[in-house]
Amino acid sequence: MADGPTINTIAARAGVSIASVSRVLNGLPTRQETVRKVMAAADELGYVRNAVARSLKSRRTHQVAFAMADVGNPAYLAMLREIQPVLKAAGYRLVLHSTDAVVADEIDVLHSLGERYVDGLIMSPLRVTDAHLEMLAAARAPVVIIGQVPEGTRVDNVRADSRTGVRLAIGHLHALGRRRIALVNGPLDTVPGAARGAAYREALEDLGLPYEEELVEIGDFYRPEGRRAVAELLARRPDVDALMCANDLIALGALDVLRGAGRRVPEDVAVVGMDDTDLAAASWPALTSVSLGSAERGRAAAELLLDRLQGGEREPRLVTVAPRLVVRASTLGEGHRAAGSGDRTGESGDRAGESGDRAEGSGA
Amino acid sequence: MADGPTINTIAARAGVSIASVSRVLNGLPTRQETVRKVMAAADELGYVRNAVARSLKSRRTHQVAFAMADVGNPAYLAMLREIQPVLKAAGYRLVLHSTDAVVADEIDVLHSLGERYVDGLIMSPLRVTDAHLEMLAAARAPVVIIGQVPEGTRVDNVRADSRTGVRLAIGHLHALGRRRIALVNGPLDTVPGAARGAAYREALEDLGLPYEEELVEIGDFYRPEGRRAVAELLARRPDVDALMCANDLIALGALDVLRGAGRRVPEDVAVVGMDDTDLAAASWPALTSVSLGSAERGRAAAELLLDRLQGGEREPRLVTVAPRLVVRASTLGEGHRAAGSGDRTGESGDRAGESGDRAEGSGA
DNA sequence: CCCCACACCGTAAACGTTTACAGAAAGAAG
DNA sequence: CTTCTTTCTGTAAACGTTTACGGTGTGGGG
Repeated sequence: MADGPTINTIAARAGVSIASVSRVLNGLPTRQETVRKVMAAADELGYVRNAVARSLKSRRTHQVAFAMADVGNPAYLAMLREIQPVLKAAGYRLVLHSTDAVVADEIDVLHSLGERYVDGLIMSPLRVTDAHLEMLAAARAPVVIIGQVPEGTRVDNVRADSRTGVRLAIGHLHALGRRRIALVNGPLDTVPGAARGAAYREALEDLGLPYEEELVEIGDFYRPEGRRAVAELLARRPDVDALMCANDLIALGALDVLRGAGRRVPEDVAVVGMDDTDLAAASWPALTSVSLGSAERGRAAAELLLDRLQGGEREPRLVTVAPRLVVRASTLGEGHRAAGSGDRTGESGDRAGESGDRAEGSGA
Repeated sequence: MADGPTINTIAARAGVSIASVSRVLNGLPTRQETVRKVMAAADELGYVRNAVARSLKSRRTHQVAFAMADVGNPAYLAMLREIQPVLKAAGYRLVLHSTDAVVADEIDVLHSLGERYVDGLIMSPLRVTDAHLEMLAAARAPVVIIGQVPEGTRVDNVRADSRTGVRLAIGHLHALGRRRIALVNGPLDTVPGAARGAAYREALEDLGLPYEEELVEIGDFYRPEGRRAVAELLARRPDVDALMCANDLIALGALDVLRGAGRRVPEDVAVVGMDDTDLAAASWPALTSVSLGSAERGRAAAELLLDRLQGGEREPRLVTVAPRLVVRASTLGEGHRAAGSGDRTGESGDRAGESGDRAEGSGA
């Protein structure tokens, strides 16, 4: 791993100046003979441009950062899957940050923008504090935020609409004749938890159904808590006929418990998840789930950022991605569907295929 | 986004030289008074070190690249989940490359090491060509390969052992009394496909079972093909009592078809998947799956690379990760397990929890 | 034969750091 | 008061590029 050749090495060997070498390598007009000599020297030496030096001079790194709360979270991964190819196609590298949902870490990432090791940042913060807003205002590179941001924040922004999403789901359940629709939610002090709680209430109201405290259970966003929450719900209100779960993992927990209690899904109880992760298509019965468009949000964010990088001093833009209800067996039931086609309806079925395991374990 | 302050700006304001500024910022011994002045100036100006310039001088970027075939692939994601925190803890940033399983792209990544935008690389190639080996030998930065590599290749290497993995699974099925064990494999010209096919044959032999062509079906590594393959198998050999699937997605396809055909799992047919992805714990019945230790391989690779970066000119090392059979309902059946505990046995159950969706859809 | 235009090329500065080296200041020892 | 040490600081070079600017050589027109 000896020191590689530089532009100087080439210049010496080709008998020209470093300026000429640079010009040839960048395709600027040069005499044929010089081009030939430089190219030959570069080839022989196995020269590769030093990206760091180049960035220092050009003030461009061709790197973009994506800061997510948790690398393991399927919703963020869906974004990542879309962001990556968009950036790659535009010639940018992707630097990944996992903030572990720690606010200080997110602030850190924003701060580190000043180090100029990236040209821009896509960030999906857990919640937006004043510190976030301060840093955003002072940010030394373009930032795109995925998620809700206070009105008037001057930043490119991509949003989901979980309010409408919950409405879609509740409307679907109502249309199926369900009337005792419970909500299994995550913590109310998280942005999604709060939004979904409120949306549930509104949706019931719109449909003329009463809001009953007893039909709401709060846990966290993971499967074991989902089991606990649903178990308590069932004990308290054995008459529920539908469960609106605040995400897919909770919904999987719900399926576990219902199965154990001998309730048929969806005949006795219909179940709806949220986020439409790969897990929804994998479960049995396959989960009806509200897609909040993680993939679309990721793509939109990447495109906004690229626009900003390439060009304009335009006004900050807001993109809102519409939710979509992906209906599967956990609400519609088997009677309506051919067996073995558990994931044919929703788009996520296809995605599960695309994202599949070609070559996994390739190191075996 | 005006030009930020540099070390020069600070020097001017504090009335000292840039050398002093640099010393203060790096904690080198300096007079108290000077430290105070520099710090004050830096604070007032909101100075942040330029990482690019620093890298140019120090020849260290504190970045490491991870090249995977496909960002969407759960097995690679499991690696990523482990690699990320290890690198972060050591102060490295992670640059992600998705090669889309294209050999040329992988070569490209190796080539780009010469650009020196990263200090090292972890790569999990689909298959290893001569071009790979050439580039590896000439690589201008430390590389760790996850996956099989020809004997004698001088590179740090982390491997799974899918051969033993298949053996474990077949042994398990045999112990349960299954005697007509089919293999649903992926393409034989992939490394994992070939390895698993051979291992299947050997395992049968060891157990004194005959190898029957009819019991082997080849498709790809995705769910729809899994369905097709299993359907043909069942038509050809209605008497199979166990399916060894080359990965979890194929196994999910198998579950679809068996369910449609009215075969009970595991009473009539036991099913085993491979890779132990999150999907295995999510499905119903939960999938018994052979873990090839994606997570462990990721962690090991990160640690090997860090070792290499920090220190030594030691010999290349080889780490082999042992496979592990994670038994769930698809082979052991419900009688043996409390309902609703579909993922309690295997470790991946816990993982599914940890990796769950806190804050997903946080942008709602 | 002289001059000019033009194409090409080399010199040097710049990007923002780190650091070797030597100089300045200040105190201790004689 | 000189000299030697010690401690601190400033100057300048270096990392590997890109690029403004001016210089050289060629050919054509007068």
